[in-house]
Amino acid sequence: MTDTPDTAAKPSATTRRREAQFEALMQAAEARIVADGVAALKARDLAGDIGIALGGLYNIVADMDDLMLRLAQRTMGRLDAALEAGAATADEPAAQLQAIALAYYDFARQNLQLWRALFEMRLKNPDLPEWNVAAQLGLFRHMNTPMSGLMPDKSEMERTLVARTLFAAVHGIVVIGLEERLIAVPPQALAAQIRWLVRAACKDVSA
Amino acid sequence: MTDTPDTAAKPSATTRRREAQFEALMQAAEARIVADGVAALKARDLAGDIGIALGGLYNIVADMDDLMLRLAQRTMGRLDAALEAGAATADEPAAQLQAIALAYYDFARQNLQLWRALFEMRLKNPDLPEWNVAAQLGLFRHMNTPMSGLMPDKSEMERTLVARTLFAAVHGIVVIGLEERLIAVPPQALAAQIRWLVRAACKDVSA
DNA sequence: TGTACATCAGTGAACGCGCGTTCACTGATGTAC
DNA sequence: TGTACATCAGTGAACGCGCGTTCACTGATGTAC
Repeated sequence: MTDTPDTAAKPSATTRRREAQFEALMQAAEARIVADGVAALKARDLAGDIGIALGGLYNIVADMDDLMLRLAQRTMGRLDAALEAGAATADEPAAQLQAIALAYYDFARQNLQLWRALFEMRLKNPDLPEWNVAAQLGLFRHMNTPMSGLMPDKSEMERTLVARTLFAAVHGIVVIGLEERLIAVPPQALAAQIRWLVRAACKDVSA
Repeated sequence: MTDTPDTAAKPSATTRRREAQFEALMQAAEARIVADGVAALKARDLAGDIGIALGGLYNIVADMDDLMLRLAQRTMGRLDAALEAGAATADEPAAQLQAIALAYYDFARQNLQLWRALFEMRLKNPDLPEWNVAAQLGLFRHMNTPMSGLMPDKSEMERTLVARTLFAAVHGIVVIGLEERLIAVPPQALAAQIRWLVRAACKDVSA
């Protein structure tokens, strides 16, 4: 708990080893998810993947919940970066919102299983740690600037509500669009639909 | 396989008994889902609920997959009726689409766990029987008339695509809106958002 | 530099629980004569 | 109406599998003197 000031700068060999193991574990888990989906994540497989005994997993991570939450954190970090990059490609509010929506779609498509894992992971303990909730809510920040540009006269709360609705709508289109079991819509057509819906919503809200 | 023509009209006592058992099973299962969610559906509990031995379940239903698919079928039947009733409350295309969207939202809210079960059930055998797929696709039929009114010059395919997008968007808003773990939006505000989005989309598409 | 000791990462067999499905058996129901 | 027999719904113990987590033990690493 109390920090040891003189050793703070130089991470011990053990600490570095831990970090390397953690990183290896995360990468193995991501590979498993990409290959077979989050439901196929098994403690034994992961231990085997990184070359340690089953029990050793619990020195790296508290339990499977912890593991999945940390994976989610990484994925959200990448998603956040993707949205940020998307937002940077436009200045006009409506165009910016479209760019963010498309960035979301692209991210989901290119990281299909990792993205799905965000919603499909079933935790033993249902209540999320604050750092996870914070990361979720943090993703909305990219919409702040365009929303302010779009609805300058409205209250913060109203803007948040509309932003949420817009995100939820786009999310729905992406979810249904990437669902395998229904008829496939070509990605380009889906992107056009997303662009259309966001444009229509923006047009209406600023009118 | 071959039908016995003379007994077709009068269902035997055994058959009626079977149907009664099936009905009891369905109701017990629905009660369980309403109370604890679809993940809490257990063969033992259900057998106990309807007062039969565990093994007897498999005389009523092929397996748990079968049970869940039949439950889904019932729920979709009710949803279909709700959408139909919703569509009947308006004539103008845009208003009708709004009514359908709101009917969907109301249904989801009032049958929260059963509605969730449609999406959350995990089947052993991932490919759905045709009757289930047909029921899913059948739900879209309510949008046909208003979509034709809204986009009379467009192709059938284009109308289908837009209908899908619209449904997916509304579905997304409902999913996120009814999610417990994020900030709650009052139902009335959510309904207003749905109405707004559908209206905005309709306005744009017919312009 | 060397020795004794403490620490703790790492091991993997075993625990414990959950749960869908099967199957040999029973007893009630219905049919044939 | 009565008897022998076949059928099959219903039973519940047992099977089989999966899988997260624990824990007594080991051996390597690092520290104190």
